[in-house]
Amino acid sequence: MTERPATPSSQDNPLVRKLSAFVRLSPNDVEVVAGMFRRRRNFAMGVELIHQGQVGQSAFVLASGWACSYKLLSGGTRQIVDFQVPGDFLGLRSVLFRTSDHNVEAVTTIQASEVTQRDLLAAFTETPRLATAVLWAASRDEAMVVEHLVNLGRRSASERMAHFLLELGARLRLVGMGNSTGFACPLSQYLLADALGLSAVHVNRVLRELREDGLVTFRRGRVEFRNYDALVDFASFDRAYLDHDGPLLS
Amino acid sequence: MTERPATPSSQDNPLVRKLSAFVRLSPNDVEVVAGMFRRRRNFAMGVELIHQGQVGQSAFVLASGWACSYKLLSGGTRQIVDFQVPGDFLGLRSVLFRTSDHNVEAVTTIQASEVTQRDLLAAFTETPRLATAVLWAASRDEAMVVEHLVNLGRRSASERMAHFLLELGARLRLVGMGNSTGFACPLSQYLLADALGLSAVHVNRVLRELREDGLVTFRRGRVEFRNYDALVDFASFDRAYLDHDGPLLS
DNA sequence: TGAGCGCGCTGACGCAGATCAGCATGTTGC
DNA sequence: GCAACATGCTGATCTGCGTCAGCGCGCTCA
Repeated sequence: MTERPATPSSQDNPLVRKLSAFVRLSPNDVEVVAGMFRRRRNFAMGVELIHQGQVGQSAFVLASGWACSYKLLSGGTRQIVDFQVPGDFLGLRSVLFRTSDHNVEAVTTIQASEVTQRDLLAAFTETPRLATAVLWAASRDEAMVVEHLVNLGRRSASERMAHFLLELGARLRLVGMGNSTGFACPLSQYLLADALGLSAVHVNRVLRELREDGLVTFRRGRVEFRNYDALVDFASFDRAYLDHDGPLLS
Repeated sequence: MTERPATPSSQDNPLVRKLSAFVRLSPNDVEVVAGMFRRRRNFAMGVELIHQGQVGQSAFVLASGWACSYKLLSGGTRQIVDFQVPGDFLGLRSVLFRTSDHNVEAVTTIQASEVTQRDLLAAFTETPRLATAVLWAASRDEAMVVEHLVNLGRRSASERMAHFLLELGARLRLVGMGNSTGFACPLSQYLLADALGLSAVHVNRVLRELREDGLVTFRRGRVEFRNYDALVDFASFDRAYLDHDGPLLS
């Protein structure tokens, strides 16, 4: 079990690591990325970093803790689009669009580095490879949103939950925060409900079902995979999902 | 009613127009984009342009006709992620990832220009602003997928349908293929069902309901908005959605 | 001219998951 | 030491949408 936090060193930094998976970054590129990542700020649990409808928002790069992005609907309900873990961008679209189309909220206390629109666009013109790398990262995020869409559209509540927990596990493993036996998970059943398009009551029932079937348990902030293979099978989870072996652009 | 098709001229070309909404393209940039757009190919209705799981796929830029991107699930069902109309990319992610994570199929007979991975990455290094522009276009696509996610997660079947038809209308208006009274729509009720996470039977019932309530009709390949304002209200559709007034990066 | 088929359309019935209502625990603050 | 509250958990009931089964229309092709 290697659950180590992100470090500010430029060699081993979750964002650099993620981008390097796609483009081979020059030392200069790495320096620019690391620069964006250096100036950390702390945010308390529950703080809103990005506001739907607001103009001229910055983006952030998450250094530690969990966040979630969501959209509010008239009627007070919300749909959580995705959770973000260290190394992920927060609110990238709110920089590229004039006004933000979603909210981002800190789920735990978090550390994040602000990236202003100026910084980002300047970095793109100075180090063009970076734009390609960020395009890749954004496409990876989109691939996850698409997978969530399939989840909501075509899977039953328990398959949905199973798939979601497997996906989170896979993402956390990539940043060294979990392994195939499980991971620490600060999400409440209410958050799960908002993400999976279910009621909190039903989330509870589904978790019980998965537990009683010996597939996964989720208790006291920890997800434990009891029978990983059976769970993968049950959720029809693609093991290759999020795997990208080696840089495409070198 | 101005429903004109895309023309191959570089000044008035749906892709150039779309990208220009975000970055001010130099004449050289326009030339590169137009070059990607020149070599057209025809595809028959139902042809699969991109295959899930296949490696080294090209992308395409759609010049005329409609396409759809979808994911297949074990069990034979599918979830349509989005429909594409002229000016949209087909399978951009399948170029950025080594292996494609989705399918793209021609809904009507279509014209599309192939863009290979080499072409695209070369264009990015030669004309860096293009990478930023494409990042923006990809983010716009992601914003639509997010909206579809909200649709599936939190809206009832009839709100979902209403929102979907309004979104299609807005997109088509941007490329000059419809207006606020309606648009030509080649989608079958089966396609709608696969996109909206409903059964075809229920799609039919929902369309009847919307028709009887005097909101929209969808008959013989044509969507007619009967009461646009009421429909927008019913679907809680954001009128600013997909509006981006003027380039952000000049 | 009629078989075959894709697509739109409808009624009867069943079920997954929402809603409502309530209890149990642990944590925070006075 | 006990409110006040957030969160987990559970049973009873209701309902939106799926499933099944079937009809009608307009094609295309022999």
